[in-house]
Formats: sequence, structure tokens, C-alpha cells
Amino acid sequence: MPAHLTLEDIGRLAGVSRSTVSRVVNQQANVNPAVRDRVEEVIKRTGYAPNRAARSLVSGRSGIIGLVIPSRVHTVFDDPYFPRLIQGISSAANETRTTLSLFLFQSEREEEELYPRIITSGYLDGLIVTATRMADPLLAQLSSGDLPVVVVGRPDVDGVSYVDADNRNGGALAADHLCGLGYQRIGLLGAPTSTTAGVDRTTGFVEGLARNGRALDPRLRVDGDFTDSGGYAAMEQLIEQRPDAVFVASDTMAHGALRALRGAGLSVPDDLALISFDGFPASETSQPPLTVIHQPATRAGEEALHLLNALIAGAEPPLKKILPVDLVVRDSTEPRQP
Amino acid sequence: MPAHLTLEDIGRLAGVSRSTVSRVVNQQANVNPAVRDRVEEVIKRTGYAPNRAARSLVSGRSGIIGLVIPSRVHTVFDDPYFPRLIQGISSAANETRTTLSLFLFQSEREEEELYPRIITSGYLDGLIVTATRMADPLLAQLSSGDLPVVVVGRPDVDGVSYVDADNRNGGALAADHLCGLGYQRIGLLGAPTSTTAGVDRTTGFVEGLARNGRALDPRLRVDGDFTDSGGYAAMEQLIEQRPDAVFVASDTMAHGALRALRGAGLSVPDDLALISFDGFPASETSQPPLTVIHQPATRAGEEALHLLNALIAGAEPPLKKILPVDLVVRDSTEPRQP
DNA sequence: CGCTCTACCGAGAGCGCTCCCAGCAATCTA
DNA sequence: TAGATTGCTGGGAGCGCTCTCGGTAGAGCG
Repeated sequence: MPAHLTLEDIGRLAGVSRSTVSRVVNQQANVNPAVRDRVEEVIKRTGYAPNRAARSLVSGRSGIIGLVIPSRVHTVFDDPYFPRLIQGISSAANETRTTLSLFLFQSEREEEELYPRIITSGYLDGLIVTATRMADPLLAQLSSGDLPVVVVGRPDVDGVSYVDADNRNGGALAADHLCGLGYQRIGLLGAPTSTTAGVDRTTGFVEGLARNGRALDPRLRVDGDFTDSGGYAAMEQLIEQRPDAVFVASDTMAHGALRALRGAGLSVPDDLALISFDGFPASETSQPPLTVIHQPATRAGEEALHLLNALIAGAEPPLKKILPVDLVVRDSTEPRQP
Repeated sequence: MPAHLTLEDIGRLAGVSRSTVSRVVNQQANVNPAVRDRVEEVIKRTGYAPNRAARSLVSGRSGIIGLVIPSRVHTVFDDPYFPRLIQGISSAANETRTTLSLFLFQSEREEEELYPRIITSGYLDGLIVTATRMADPLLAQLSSGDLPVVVVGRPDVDGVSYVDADNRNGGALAADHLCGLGYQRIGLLGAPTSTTAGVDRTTGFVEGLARNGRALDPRLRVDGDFTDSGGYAAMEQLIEQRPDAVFVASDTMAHGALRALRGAGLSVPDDLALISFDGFPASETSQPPLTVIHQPATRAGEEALHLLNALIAGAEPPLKKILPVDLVVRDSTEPRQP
């Protein structure tokens, strides 16, 4: 038995031609049921699987899509967001029989060397790119090509398909919640404004305050960098301004902020209330459990793959999908007695 | 300009044949330097990249390796180990110009359906499998094929290439540290014995106690399941036996254990000392910062890819690599005054 | 100056598959 | 019964590449 069985081999064993075996494998009509059964029996017996390279050479499809995580994303290893996103993409990929290739760039050099050949070598049917910053050069390079692309997170250019959480509404919900509870000196520990997520969460928060007749005191705003230690440092600064409630734009930063608060001997929510954005499991077991704006990260991954599949199937870009977020009240916020 | 440039196109533009362009692309000798320059100029100008499917059809190599994470791994999303491992593999892959495909199985059904075709369709040059449990059926299926495989974590069968942290020595180091500090009632919050890592860490710990003239009191041992909540539950049980020090077999479980301790009003290390295994960044910022046995997860990923590349290049399995672990002392352990 | 040797280049074959078209038998229509 | 139609099958072409082989020009040698 040869290392690799071919259509021809199966045909010989079943007493039919290559073409007929191909038709059986691809579930096409116009095959005599008896013949089909015979061929399928041989395939099952021999464990034949079609050669993907040959198939993709002629069909122009590889069945492989790429997930690109740019070099600027330093938080891949510490933010629970990415594992969840990947899990969602992978789950949808398994369902649709597509293979997921992962391109994790850890330096700009890697990115510059590898990225161009990834998008031109033609062995990817499509690409999912996690957008992280405004004016992302990765997106610019793509616009010329004809490779289907879906961005996770709102890109700052038009005409690109994307899926995103409703960051803006999330920010507004956080403001509503805090205002409704009666907090007075409401602060913001924001996400970097170099990212659209950061911009949107902040914008939404400010809008939310406004519709409650409030404005954000600039002194009560410090931006973090999506990391735990960034949240810690930002909260240390914020404390000095004595806010009574703070919206932290990500769970990871919120955990850092919590540490800063404990370090300063402040208790949550008595001295300072906290509401965070993300709502990953760790926010349930922190002390105290955090009130959060929950975003469906896994589902974002699934939706990204679905949009991409639609694009590959011929849908006209841009396709867009905004996923709802929702408020989950826990112990880090509570009604304020004036 | 056609959607896809071919060797023939480049040849026409440079006034040479397909064969010559191929030689240039593949950096072979026997090409006139002037011709080579001319061809390279055209390639650069047009942005030509060889079609991977065609190349792999004739060469039998795809340049793609797969990473398989079995369905039994529920901790992928919450244990920092996996992102780090993936990061290591990806980094080494980028360096060696190989593409990483990710197979994340989330149910046994997915695994059973997809796994066989992954290993037979012949578009993977090799496979990295994260081993999690004893007698893993994924490994059994592979033995028959001729696909190069490297397992991350010690498999429980012979003849398989693998890379692993020195779990056994790590356990022993933890015992040495605790004994050296003067702790008397030393407990173990173990990892599941259905995994080789769990077995090895426990074995090493028991051996370490033995060489310090101690034995592990069975009542002071409770096993967790690698999760935060598992660590919490196990520590709640352990507390009743009043240990003065506990070796927790993973960082994630240690964080759960810390919560249980706080909940019980016990302080670390005064009431109970803790040493953990992993040494991820979060162990530095916990309260208190944890003394840990640090394992190089990222490097494990890199080594796995290197071994796999060696196998693909023709090395004879089994190839093995055991990575050293080391003790990092922080605040969760301290010398005991008798 | 004729021969060999080397350096370089192009043409052909073929990797395993899909798609298209021709062929053939059986069935249907007028 | 002749012609058209249908159901099924096989063979040829070709996807873009690599590899082998044969050919040509120029250099080196006696």
C-alpha cells in the first residue's frame, strides 16, 4: 500500500474511474447507487482522504482561514479576551470544516516579513484581523488585494467588514448605572484612545453621563493600557481626586485597580464603587465580585467566522455585526445614601 | 494583471523561462547573477509569491504544522499556560517560516470527526499535541501513521517524542523549600492524577519530602482540577486539617486557594504558607506575591516546534527535551520560628 | 584548432485533483 | 421505428509548481 492513496487507487480497487470516485467523494449526483456504495465501502476500508493540496490547487480554495494578531497586541497572553475570541472562531471553524491558521506577530519585523506573503501566497481563503489601533497599517495593505477580510473590533476606515461589541452603548450603560445609584464624583479609568474600543467606551460613557445631566470632570479621568499594572497605576492616580465611583474600561485593568484600592486601604464599594467592562469569569470571584458590562467575546469570534464565510461565498463587503452588551450587577456597586 | 501571478508570468516579464524563475525563487545555484537580479527585480516589483498549494502538491510538504488541543482541556481559556505555550510555538514557527494551524476541540464529537481527517489529509507536515491525560486516545490513533508528532507534556506511552517541564524536580524543590523553612504540617493541593503532570508533581513532592525525612500525611492531601474554583474547594477542605504550609500544583489553583484562605480569615504566610507551580506573572501581583516553582511555558512551545522540525527533517523519534524549573521565593513563604 | 568540460538555461513530465465533454446504453417521444 | 432525451461513466486537459534531462555557449586544454 502506497503512503498516499489517490483517487486512481480507489478507482482501481472499486473497478471504476478516477472521475467517478471524485463524484462520490464530493457527494455529487449522477452516480449509480450501487456504484456509489461500492466506492464508499472501499474509501472506508482504506481510510482514503483526498489530498488537500491537489484539491486546492485546482479549486482555488484551501479551506484555511487565517487569524492575524498584530504585534502591537501585548496583552494576548494576559487578557482573557483573546483566548475566548480564538475559542469562538475555532468552534465556528470546526463546524464549517475550515481550518484555522494562527499568525501571532511579536515584533514589527516579523509582521513586515511575514504579512505580505501571507496575503499573497493564495493559500488562505480569508483573514480575520484583530484591530487594535487607529490607522492600522495591516488593513491598509489589504485594501488592494481581493482577499476576504473581517476585522474584530471596529476599524477606523470605511468599507471593511467587521464584528464588534457595542462598546459605546456599554459605556453609556455604565454611566446610567452609576448615576442611577446616586454616585456624585464619577471617574473614568479609560482604555487607550489609540484603539477604537477605547474611544467608543469613553465616548459612550460621556454620552451616558450627559443624558443623566452630568459631565465627566477631566481630573477624574485617567487612561490605562489594558494591562493589570496599567490599571493599578491609573487607579493610584485617580484616588487622589477622591472619586466615589469609577468606570474601568476592562476587567484586567479593574483587577489592577482593585489591588491599588486595597493597597490604599479603601474598600469597595463603601469608599469607592467600581464597574468594569468585559465580564469574564474572574470578575465574579474577585473581592468584591465586580459589577460589569458584559461583552460576548466567544460569540464575537463565531460571528467573525460567519461573516468571513459569507464573504468567501461571495457576499459584498462591508458586512457588519454589532453584538449587544449587558449590565451584570454584583457587589462592587450599591445604592448611595446621600 | 491577473489575480494570481505565476512563474510563467514572471518569466515572461523577465525574459526567462519558468524554470529559471523557480531556481531564483528557491535560491538555487547555477543562475547567472545578472539574470538573477533581473528576475528578483520583477518579483519585487510585482509582489509575486509562489502558490503554496502547487508547491506542496509536488514537494509533498505544506509548511504547515498543526497544534492539537484535545477536548478534555477545559482550562484553555482560563489557564495562562496555553496562551504562553501557543506564543512559544508561534514564535518559533515564524522564525522557521512554518505556518501554525490550531485545532481546538471542544467536544468529543468534534474530536472524533475532525481528528482522523487531519492526520490523513496530508496537508500537515507534523503535529504538536498537548497531552493531558493518561492513555490519550489521540496518541494511539497516531502511532499507525507516519506523521511526525511531538507531545507537549510527558505522554504515558513509549516511543513518542515530547517536551516537558521537569515537574518531578519541581515538586521536589517545593518540598525542599518548605522543609528548609521549618514547616511541620506540610500539605499538598495536587493536580489531577489523570494527567502525567499531576502525577509527576506529586511524585516529586513526595520524594522531596522523603529526602528531608518526611512523609506526606494522606489527610493533608487534596487534589484539584487545575481550575481556580477547584483550588478554592480543595483548600477549603485542606484548611480543616490545619496544615502550616501547602504546595499547590498550579498557579490558577493557588489563586483559588488564596481566596479560600482569605474567606476563612487566614493570613499567608503567617497562618499558612503557600508555594505554587507555574510562576506566571499574576503570581507576582497576588496578595501576597507567591513563592513559586517557575516553569518556562513559552520555551516549551519553542522547543516543541524545534523537535518537530527535526523530526520532519528526518530525525529518528523519540526525541525528548526536559526543561528545567526553578524556585522563585516571594512573600507567601517565610522562615518558621519553632 | 578541435575537443572536453563547465555554467547556465529551457522544455517536458508529472504531483492529485476537478471540471468539461464525449460516449454509451436505456428510456422516452412522435 | 427513428430520433431525442436522460442517466451514468471515463478520458483529457490543466491548476502552478518542482525536478530531471538535454542542449548551447563559452572557457580551458593539448
